[in-house]
Amino acid sequence: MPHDLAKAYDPTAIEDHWAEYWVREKLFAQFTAGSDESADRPSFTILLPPPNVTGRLHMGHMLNQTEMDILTRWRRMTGRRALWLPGTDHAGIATQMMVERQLASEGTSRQQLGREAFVERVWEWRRHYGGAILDQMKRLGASVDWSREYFTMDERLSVAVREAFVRLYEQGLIYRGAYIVNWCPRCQTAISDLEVVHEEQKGHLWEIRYAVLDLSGGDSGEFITVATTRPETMLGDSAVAVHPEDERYAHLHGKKLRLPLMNREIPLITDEWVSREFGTGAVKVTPAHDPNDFALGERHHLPSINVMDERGQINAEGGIYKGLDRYAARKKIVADLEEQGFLAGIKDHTNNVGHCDRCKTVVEPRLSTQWFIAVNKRAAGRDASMAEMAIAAVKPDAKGKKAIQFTPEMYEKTYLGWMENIHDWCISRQLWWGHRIPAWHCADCHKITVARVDPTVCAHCGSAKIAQETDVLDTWFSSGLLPVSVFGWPHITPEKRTDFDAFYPTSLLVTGFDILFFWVARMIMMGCWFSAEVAQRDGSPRALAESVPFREVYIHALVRDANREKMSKTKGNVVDPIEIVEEYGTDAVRFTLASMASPGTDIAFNVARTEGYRAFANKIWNAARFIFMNLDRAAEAGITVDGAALGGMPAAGPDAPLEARWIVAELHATAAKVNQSLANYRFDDAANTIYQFFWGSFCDWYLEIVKLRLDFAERADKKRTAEALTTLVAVFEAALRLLSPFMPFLTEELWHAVYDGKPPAKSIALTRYPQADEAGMDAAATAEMDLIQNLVVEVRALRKEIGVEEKSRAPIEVRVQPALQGGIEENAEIVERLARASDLRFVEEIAAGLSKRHTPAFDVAVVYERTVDAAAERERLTREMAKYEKGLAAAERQLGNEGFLAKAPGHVVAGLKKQEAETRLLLEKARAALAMLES
RNA sequence: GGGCGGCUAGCUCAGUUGGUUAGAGCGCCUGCCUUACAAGCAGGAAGUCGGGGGUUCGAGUCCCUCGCUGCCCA
Repeated sequence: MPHDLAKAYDPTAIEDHWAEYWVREKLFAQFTAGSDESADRPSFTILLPPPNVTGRLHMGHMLNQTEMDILTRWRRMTGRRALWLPGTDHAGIATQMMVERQLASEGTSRQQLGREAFVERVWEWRRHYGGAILDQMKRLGASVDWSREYFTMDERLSVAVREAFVRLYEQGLIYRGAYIVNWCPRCQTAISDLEVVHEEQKGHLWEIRYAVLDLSGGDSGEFITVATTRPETMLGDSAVAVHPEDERYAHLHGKKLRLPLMNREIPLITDEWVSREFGTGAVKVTPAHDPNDFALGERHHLPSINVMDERGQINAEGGIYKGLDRYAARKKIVADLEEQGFLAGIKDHTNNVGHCDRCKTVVEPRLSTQWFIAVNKRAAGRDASMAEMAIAAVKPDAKGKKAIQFTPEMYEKTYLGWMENIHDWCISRQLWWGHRIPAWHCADCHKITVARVDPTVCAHCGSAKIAQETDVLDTWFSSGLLPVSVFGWPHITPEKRTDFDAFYPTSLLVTGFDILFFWVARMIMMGCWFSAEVAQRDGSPRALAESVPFREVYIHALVRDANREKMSKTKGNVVDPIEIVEEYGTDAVRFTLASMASPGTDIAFNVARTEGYRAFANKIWNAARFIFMNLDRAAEAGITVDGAALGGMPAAGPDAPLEARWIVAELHATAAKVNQSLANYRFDDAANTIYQFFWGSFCDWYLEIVKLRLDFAERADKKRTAEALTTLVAVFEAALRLLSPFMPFLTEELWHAVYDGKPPAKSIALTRYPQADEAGMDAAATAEMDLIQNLVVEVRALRKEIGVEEKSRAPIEVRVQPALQGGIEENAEIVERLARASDLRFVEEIAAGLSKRHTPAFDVAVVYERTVDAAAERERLTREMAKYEKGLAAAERQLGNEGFLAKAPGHVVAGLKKQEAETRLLLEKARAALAMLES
């Protein structure tokens, strides 16, 4: 028998092996070609939010993946056709930066290499390093379908990106124009609002005096003072604005001003947008360098004067400041203003400064020509815009049903708030790495040709002098399409639609709240938009409920360090999951994350917890050793366990011993609770319930009791022994399945060992998840066992209190309600073994002089030459009495309340009465015991 | 400035639609190498549920208010 487990649990000895096995055996692949009966089973589809190809696995990923894996394994075991799709995101800016840094260390640059060579270089980088996270996932045992791994720049996904772009362009939803965008002068590209991180910074508010001109254009001698945090942008001012009702400036309406340093004449305009309270109530207007000013400029038809180039240096429009970096220019301009008497003051000011999420450079709002998606526009033939669809998908419909359900629900509000205020989406990036925009500019007619196939001539004038747009698409454009593109969109034809029909909409998206607006929002917009154009299998149009990219969104919290601090490289408190995994095992880390993952609460990751769950794994390991040891002994005695008894939900007949009926009932109750908890994303409840069952019930009680039944002696009743052994193994096997989604490695190892090398499936992951049934519940066994447990616990406490040595046995006297005596009598040997009682006597009255314990059901005493600590005993009794008195007073107060008796439900009143009576009795007994002690 | 969370045992967190005297893990204290497990076993101590007010027969749970704290958006 190969039941030779090592003495202690060692995760390193088993995990690599199974991780490799799962991948090699393709256990989690879902093939659709020439599909079998399984195609009709309901599916559970989940898309991995694609990690950044430059990334390494961090705790956030591990939490995210642990949750997805638990759910996927669980759904798979409940019979769903489970598909978890892995992949990576090409991450335009991050990846380009990575390779640029590499080039810099080699003394070259992307400009020197040229676009084509650079892109080839990035591909090379990706081939070398791009699989890091997915390799780590393999090691962690994620039950994904590796045969379907995607990369957002793959050929087939690039086809989808191009089709989506062309279609949106044809629908009039993509346009090109000059607007203010967030510009990173280091990355030299536009970035999205979401890629800008705001940080409070101490800065200044400079007050600058602009000369007011008289009607003839000469100085009137009067000045108007404006306040600004970015004085260098004054070079591009095209007006000064005040509030129309601001009396301080009423007399200046219609006047012209002279811009200092530049000596340009600019108008004073009035606009209600101006805040009278901020600064001096007069603001400079720089349409090319501020989004609010840009809007103001549009309203008042002001020129937009761009004074900076893409590197953040002053350009030719900036006169003598040309060539200066923005901060050097700021310094010089302030100095010049002061020297020329235009500086009215400098005040300290704290403002929120936007930084590039990638490189931390201060972002410059900059006017530039970009491509946008009109997310609020309704295309011809559509009754809703992209944003409107994305809102409708989340809001309850007329019947109160939501096409997409958020958990925790509060994120629905956050999402809707954002989506309802969404601006057009800037999709162009001035990068080389990414999907190049399929638009060609004509040098002759200056029109744009957008096409599915690379054109050779201009579609408008036929000129051959066309050149492709140099910008690439925002990475989110392609990842937003993933839910449709991974299943074959746009090529959904009657012959090629199996995947799409089987797996779209996906069931769930699991992600962190920090990317609610990145993935969740964009996938919803694009998923809804494009899938709506794909008819259902039966040819009927696709309603919104079937257009959404996923039916549910589960948002998890942040993993923080043990002190609740956010993990960050600069703080140096980053916990590397792989290091922890190597020390404690994947299963223990997974269990830690799961047991702390209660929705909406951040996880303070503490290795002390992980240590505890490694102990849990060790506990199960040793329980297995115990079981295998007995199986071996049984085999020697000619007793075997029928394999047919395993694999389902264990049952125990009415004649089975108490502990068997009880543990089976506990297993059923546990299964019910765990299934329920998982359905509600209560990973913490599910994990804690299993922990409690395995350790608290199975090991602490059942295993100890079952030792009584495992008698392999010649004279023993072999049938009884075989039955006990069968229940033991069956319950253990089922419990392993229950635990499997949480601790896949440990359970896989032990499950194979249970079947002794002849398992009924290739993996425990392919077996059925335990489900509770009515027959399994046994209230009588539960109540009886509860009584036995209470009795044992009271005796143990008493023994300790009166100083009985651990090893020695002592008789006990029990006074019990007649109705309960039979239950204890039948199970006397359990009590004797667990409470180390040499003899269990039922008495009318406990002998005088013995220390007693009282419960509502029984009184118990240990017969022993007590070495009692009278003072300690007095203290304990006094404390106990105080507790009873307090409880009694509360109960009496309530029961004396007319309102309570009249209005509270009957069972509450009855319960309280019963409790009151019990407490009164216990109080009297404690009082008597104290009196005895004093005498 | 607008919005959303959190505050329960030393620590980290549970606590379902209000219902009997509030739970878990870790940590702590005491005693045990009891032949699966010292990564273990047994026993034990520990909370005026952030403050105040209100609704109710009854509030950790609902409402108001204040305080502290975290996050998102501008």
